[in-house]
Amino acid sequence: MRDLNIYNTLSGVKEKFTPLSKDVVSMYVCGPTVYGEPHLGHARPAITFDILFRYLCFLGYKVRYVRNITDVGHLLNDADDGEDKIGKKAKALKLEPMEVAHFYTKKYQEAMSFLNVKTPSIEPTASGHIIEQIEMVKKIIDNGFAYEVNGSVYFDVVKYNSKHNYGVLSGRKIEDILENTRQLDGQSDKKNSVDFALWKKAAPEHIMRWPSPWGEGFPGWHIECSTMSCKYLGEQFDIHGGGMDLVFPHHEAEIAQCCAANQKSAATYWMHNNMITISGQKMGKSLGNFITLSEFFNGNHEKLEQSYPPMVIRFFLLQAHYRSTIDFSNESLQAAEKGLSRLFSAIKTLQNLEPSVKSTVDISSYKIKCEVAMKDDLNTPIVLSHLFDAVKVINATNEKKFDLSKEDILELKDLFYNYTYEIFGLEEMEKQDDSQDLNGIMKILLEIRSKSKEKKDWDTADFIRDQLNEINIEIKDTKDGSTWNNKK
RNA sequence: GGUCGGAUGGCCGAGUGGCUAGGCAGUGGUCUGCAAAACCAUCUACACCGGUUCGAAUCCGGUUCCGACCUCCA
Repeated sequence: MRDLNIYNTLSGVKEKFTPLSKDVVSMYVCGPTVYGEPHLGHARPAITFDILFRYLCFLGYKVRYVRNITDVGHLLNDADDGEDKIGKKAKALKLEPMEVAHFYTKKYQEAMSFLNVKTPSIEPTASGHIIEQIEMVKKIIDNGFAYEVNGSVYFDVVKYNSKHNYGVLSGRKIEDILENTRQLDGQSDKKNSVDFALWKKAAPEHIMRWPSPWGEGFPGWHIECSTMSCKYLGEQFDIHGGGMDLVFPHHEAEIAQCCAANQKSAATYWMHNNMITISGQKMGKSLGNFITLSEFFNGNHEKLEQSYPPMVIRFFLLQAHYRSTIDFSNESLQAAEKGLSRLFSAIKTLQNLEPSVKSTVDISSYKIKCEVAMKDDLNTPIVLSHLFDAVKVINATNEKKFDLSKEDILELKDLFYNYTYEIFGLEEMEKQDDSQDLNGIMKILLEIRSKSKEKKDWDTADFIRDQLNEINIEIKDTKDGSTWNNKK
C-alpha cells in the first residue's frame, strides 16, 4: 500500500500519493452533461479513473468514489441568455427536460457498464442538490467573494485573486485573462469579464428553473461539483479528476469557490486525462467529429470499417498512457482487437499448462515490473508490455521450450488475474453460443468431417469447413482434433 | 495573440544519457492433406540545425510543423 506516484496538475510533477486518512481514499471525478449520446470521449476519463479506482482498491484502500451527473441545463455561453443544452433539446423534442436528462443518463450508464466501468460509490445529480448549491452560494456571498445583480449571482474573481491565487491550477494570470477576454459581453451584469456565474436568473423561456433567495433561476456550471464533492467527501479530499479540457475554467473555478467558501482548495491531487483525437484533432461534440459508443459497438458509422466490442475500446485506451493524446483509427483499433485476443488466448493456455518439477525460466520479475509501472502514474502501456513478455513465456512453455513449476504457474495465474481482470477490468469477449443444441450439432459435424479426413475425402471435409465459415463458425484444426468457435 | 503540450520505425504507442519497450502489419519458419488459426524468429525509428558529453531519441539553444486551453466540451 505504498509508493503510488501520481501526476498532480496542481504542482505539475509526479508526487507520492498520501491520502488524508491512512486507509481511506476520497475521489471525485467530473461526469457527463447528459444531453446527448455518450461518445468515445466520455470513455476516456471513465476508464482512466475506473483503473485508478480499481487499483486503489487493489492496494487495499477503502475508496469512496463520487462521479456526478450534470442534469441541470447550463448556458451555452454568456451571450446566449436563457438557452441551455438540455432545455434546448427538450424543446426540440417536446419533452420535459428531466426526460431528456434521464434518457441520456441511462444511455451513459449502460455504455459504461458495457465497458465494464465499475459504478462509482455515489453518482449524484446536480438537480438533486439545488438546495446545497444555494447554501454554498450564500456562503460565498457572506464571505464577500460574490455579488448579486438582477437576480443572478457572480463570483468576484478580481477580489478573490487579491487574497488567493486564481490560476493556481491552470497557470493562468488574471491580467492575461482580462486582456484576452475583451469581447463584447452583451449587456452583461458582471463587474469583470473574468467573473463567472454562481446562480443565473432564468429568462422567461428557460424551462429548467428553481426558486432561490435571488428569484427563479438555475445554478452556475461550476458550483455543482464544489457542492457535491464537499457534501460527500468533505471540504478537503484526496483526488479530483476529469478531462484536461476542464482544467480551465471549470476546475480553476471549483478551487476558487471552495477556497472562497471553506478556505480549502478541495482536492489534494488534481488528475487530468488527455483527449482522444481523430486525425490529430480533438474528438468533441462542438467539433462534430465524435463517434458515439453505441456506434463503435455496432459499427454503424461511416468512419468505422467494422464494429468494435467494448473490451477492444477499453484495451485500446489502456495501450496509451492516460496523459497522452490517443489517436483513433480503424487500423489501431483492429490492432488492439488482435492484441487483446492474443492476451486472452495466452491466459487460456496458462490454465492448461503442465507443471514441471523445476522452472527453467525466471518469472519472478514480472510482478515487480508491473507493480513499478503501475505505481509510476498508472503506466498501463508498460504493464501491458510486461504482460506480453509473460505471454511469450507461457506460449513457449506450452511448446515445451521452457519448464514452469507448479508454484510459478500459480504466480503467473495470479499476475494475469490481478492485472487483466481486477485492475484493468478486461473481460473475455465471449460471444459463444453454447446452447445444447448447437453444441450437439457441431459435435456431429466435426465427427463427420474427421471421418472424411481419415478417408482423405477432402471435398467433404472442406465443404463442411467452408460452409460453416460462411455462417461465421470457424473451425480450427489442432493436433488433438478440431475445435470451433462462433465469430459473430 | 496569451498559456501549455507534442513531433519516435508501415500504423498505434512506451521510453529522460549508454542496455531488445510492447501491440498490429510485413518477412522467414513450425504445425497442417490444403487452408485458417496458433506459436516461434526477425527487418524498418527517434522532425530539422547547432551545442554539451567518452556517449543523446533522451539534456541545452534555435528552426519548422501539429495540437490543447483561453466560449460549452471528457
